[in-house]
Amino acid sequence: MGEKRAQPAAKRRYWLLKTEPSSFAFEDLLRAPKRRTQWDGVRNYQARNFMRDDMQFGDLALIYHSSADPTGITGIARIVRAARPDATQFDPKDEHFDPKARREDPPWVAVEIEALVPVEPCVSLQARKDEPRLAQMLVLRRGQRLSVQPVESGEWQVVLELAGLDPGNF
DNA sequence: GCCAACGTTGGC
DNA sequence: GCCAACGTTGGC
Repeated sequence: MGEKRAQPAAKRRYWLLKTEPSSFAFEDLLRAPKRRTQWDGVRNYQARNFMRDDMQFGDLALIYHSSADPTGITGIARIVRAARPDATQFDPKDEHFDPKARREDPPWVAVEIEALVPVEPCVSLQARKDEPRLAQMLVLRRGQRLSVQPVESGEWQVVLELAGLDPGNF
């Protein structure tokens, strides 16, 4: 691939982004214009803080399908635009409308992501539970509901291995 | 559909 | 600031 590296691998961070495929699936991202979309509608402060403060252009993300059959990591995406105000917070017709959001100080942000490759078959929840090197992974913890989670680089390597992908390609 | 986990809300 | 009630998430 002749694409420029966004930043040195040492500075790049890894993320996990949850979505319910019934509302938006990785396949939808693959079919989107330029295979990109706004990752909007996040309405949790901790998740917001990760997006706003830590997510950078060039970071990589695992796309995770929750409430799905099967649940699991179904694709790899890249952050192609850092956080900016999430337009849906101002749209009364949008399900994520926030009547308290003020334009002069918007509380919610969105990033733009681009699909890289699908993970097929997906890396299932069970496969990750069976992998001792992922024992600390946030998404596997009981009751963990954060929709935007940081992923350690070691965990990233293991997940890509389980996916049959070469981490060096990213 | 159940229910445990956990974030948010609001009365005090 | 406490905390009970409530709503949402998400695996099962």
